[in-house]
Amino acid sequence: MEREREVVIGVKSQSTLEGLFEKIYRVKAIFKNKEVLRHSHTPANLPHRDDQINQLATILVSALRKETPSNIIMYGKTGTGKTAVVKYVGKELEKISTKYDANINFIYMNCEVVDTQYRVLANLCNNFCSERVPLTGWPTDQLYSLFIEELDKDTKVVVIVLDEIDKLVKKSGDDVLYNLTRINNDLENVKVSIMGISNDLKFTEYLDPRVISSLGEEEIIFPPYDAIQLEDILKQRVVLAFKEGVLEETVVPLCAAYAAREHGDARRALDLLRVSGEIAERKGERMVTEEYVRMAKDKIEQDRIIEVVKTLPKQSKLILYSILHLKNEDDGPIMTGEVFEVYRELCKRTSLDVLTHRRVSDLISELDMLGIITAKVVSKGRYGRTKEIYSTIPFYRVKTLLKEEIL
DNA sequence: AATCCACAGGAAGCCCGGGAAC
DNA sequence: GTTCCCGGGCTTCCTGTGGATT
Repeated sequence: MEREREVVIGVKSQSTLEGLFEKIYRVKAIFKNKEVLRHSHTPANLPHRDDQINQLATILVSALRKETPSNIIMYGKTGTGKTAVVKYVGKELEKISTKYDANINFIYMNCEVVDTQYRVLANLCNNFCSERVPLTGWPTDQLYSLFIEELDKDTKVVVIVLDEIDKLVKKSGDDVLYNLTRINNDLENVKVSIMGISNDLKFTEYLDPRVISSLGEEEIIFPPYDAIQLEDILKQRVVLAFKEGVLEETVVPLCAAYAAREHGDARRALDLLRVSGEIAERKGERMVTEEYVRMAKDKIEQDRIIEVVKTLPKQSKLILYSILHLKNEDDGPIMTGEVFEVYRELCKRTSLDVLTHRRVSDLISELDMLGIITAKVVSKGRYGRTKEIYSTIPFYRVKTLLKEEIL
């Protein structure tokens, strides 16, 4: 953001007003089509995922024969192509279903948003029912009956995809899945198959054995991409995204290498590439060099943190500020008790309600999960057990941001 | 070996706002 | 309006614990 403004002002001061856009326009000699580097873009083919696509297709083909496909769980870390594969196969399946005169519905849901039993059902209802179901308010079993009733009206096969299913289970338990996997018992005309996508390889530990056995009829694993595979993915997009010859030779391998180090995340690799290009573009350069990739890496990380911090609830901001305040005072690890003391003082000064120790402890854990601090539980023997808190975030930027917002 | 610190973190339940139905 | 539901933030009460100290 800031950098953008600088460039614009810089150009303006050097040129007449007529030349303004012309000059900026001329500088944009790097991208051909930036959209293909975004996450929302589903490419026409998915390199190094043939096995998974075939497995999935083999399982889902029974839908064309109007049989119930097995339930599936798919495992793999972020950016390993799970969602892309599912969407791709789903699209193909729906496309071909008309040819075989099969009525197939493919429903995709992201459980990061749809994260309770109620919301899952409401979402499903809104897919099939004519009447709108409110986001909250109804008894859950009423929703379930409505869903069954509406769903069963005509003959079809329904594939329900629950993306980030581990989030759903961690938050609301496995009741939803238990009910969904047994839904076929309540249906006469419709065959339902559940497809779960999980980022967490061990998420079945949270499940009832009965749910595991019915949900995990088939399993598909998405291993992380290695650097070479990432390079292939990037190369495929580079052709579409960038103008010819604007990338230094080492740029793509470097992006791939950075992303491979972070558990082979293709999304991260694409981000790196896009942001490097953007930085070069803003600087008015004609070439994207290694240097810009490094800058992009820092920028992505910093922007992420700033964005997270900005959207934090007020109490969490106060706690984070307390942590940064303590970090300023001495370099050693910070403990929960100290944070609580500083936090209480700050509350008094800003006339905010003081939360309990218990709650503050939870909020600290939340900050840890968001990745803006690191909190490790350690035992100090006679002197108790506590969390040792470290922060690795850009100190001054965040602290001034918080200071503005709190005080 | 027993003690004991300074918390962690689970369980239950309260309160509130949003929303629907009556 | 009242009366249900749901979900989220929060409190209260509680049990658990690793290892320095006694």
